[in-house]
Amino acid sequence: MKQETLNFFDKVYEVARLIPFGRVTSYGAIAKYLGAVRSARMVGYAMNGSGGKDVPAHRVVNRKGLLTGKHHFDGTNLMQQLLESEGIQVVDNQIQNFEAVFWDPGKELGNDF
DNA sequence: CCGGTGACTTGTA
DNA sequence: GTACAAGCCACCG
Repeated sequence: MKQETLNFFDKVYEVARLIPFGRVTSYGAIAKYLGAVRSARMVGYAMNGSGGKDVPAHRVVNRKGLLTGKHHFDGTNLMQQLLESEGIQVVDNQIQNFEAVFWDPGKELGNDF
């Protein structure tokens, strides 16, 4: 059985869905949780297919807390608006107090804890 | 089939 | 502290 790639994408969607309200995470954190820290790019690419799903891609940003993926959203400030709607302060595509809103699946979920 | 690209991260200088 | 390079793997033409 191949379909490992679909599994990877599916995993990314599941973790993204597990992100609590008012929290954000990074691609690397998800990748690490999946055991593919080197494939953080694929996580972002997976988000590309998150369209039409219940995956809050706006809660996923890069390690700098920068909304690198906002360009892939329909609007120009849609991603920022969504984050601000959750109580997250965003200025110039940069999440403020990023450490406070950061959510690490490998730590919070503690899959291998 | 092959080359280029990309919503990233880490390490070295 | 910033800047550049390498690694990763799926999708597109």
